[in-house]
Amino acid sequence: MNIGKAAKLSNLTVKTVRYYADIGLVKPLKNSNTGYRDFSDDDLAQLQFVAKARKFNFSIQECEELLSLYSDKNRSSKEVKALTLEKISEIDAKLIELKDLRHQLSFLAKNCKGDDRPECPILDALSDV
Amino acid sequence: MNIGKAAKLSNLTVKTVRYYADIGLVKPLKNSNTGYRDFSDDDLAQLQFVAKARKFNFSIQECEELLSLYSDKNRSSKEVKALTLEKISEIDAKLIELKDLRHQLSFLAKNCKGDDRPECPILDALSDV
DNA sequence: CTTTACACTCCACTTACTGGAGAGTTTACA
DNA sequence: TGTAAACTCTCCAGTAAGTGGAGTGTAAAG
Repeated sequence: MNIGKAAKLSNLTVKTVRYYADIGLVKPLKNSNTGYRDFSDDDLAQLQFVAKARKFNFSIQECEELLSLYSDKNRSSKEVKALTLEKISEIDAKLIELKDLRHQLSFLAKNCKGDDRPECPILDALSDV
Repeated sequence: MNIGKAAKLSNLTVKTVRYYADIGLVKPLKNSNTGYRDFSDDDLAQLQFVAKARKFNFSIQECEELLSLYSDKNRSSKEVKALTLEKISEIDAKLIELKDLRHQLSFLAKNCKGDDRPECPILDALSDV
């Protein structure tokens, strides 16, 4: 299939699919006459896999690792689980950080009158190092 | 003061401070003999301000806006509050997304034995589009 | 037969830095 | 006074993961 269809079926943009092909994440055949990429069902499956993994915050690098585990029939689920657990703890750290950030910002916003006068606890807090 | 001291006092790296100077976020004087940047106390205050605002997830662009509000004695706190509230709602959206992500990943991890056999619900889920 | 939709390559740009090469400057110590 | 370490400079390139656009070629529909 052409890139447009592959993109649609994997919920990616054409640009992104082309980019993935450029960096070798998927390897569609090329029509030597037209230069058009030809995506097989297997290529599509890989694109769909990557699209989902990216949504799960796996990096391209990790997607490559997952893809190779995925295509290796002898892969152990141990490695995949380890990668996933690592992702979870990264997310936990990010959550804590964001919650803290939100807390501080909302405290500042609450104490800011938001009128036309220059007193502003938000700026005061930012400049209070 | 030299860049090293300015960096230390603002908890930024020398590279980052130089970068901020390059993009005009701060404007230290330059010793025309040595080419060394000379940071005033005011420059330092700006760096500290930016360092903190960046921690609060304000982009460089927003830092510039904040800095100009900050240095403008006639600024209203209305604008600052609006920017802050916008940030909070961005953070909220991010929190929801991350929580959902974590939920899905931990469900997958829980159902993965993590042994040496190839069955792996994580990979199955990723390939199940 | 022409218009429209789709495809291609190549280059530049994005964010917010980071790393390194190669060179000059300042400071500390023997 | 010499020299070595520590600091500074500029410039170039790279990072992640694409996005945007120019200019051009191809395919399908009316």
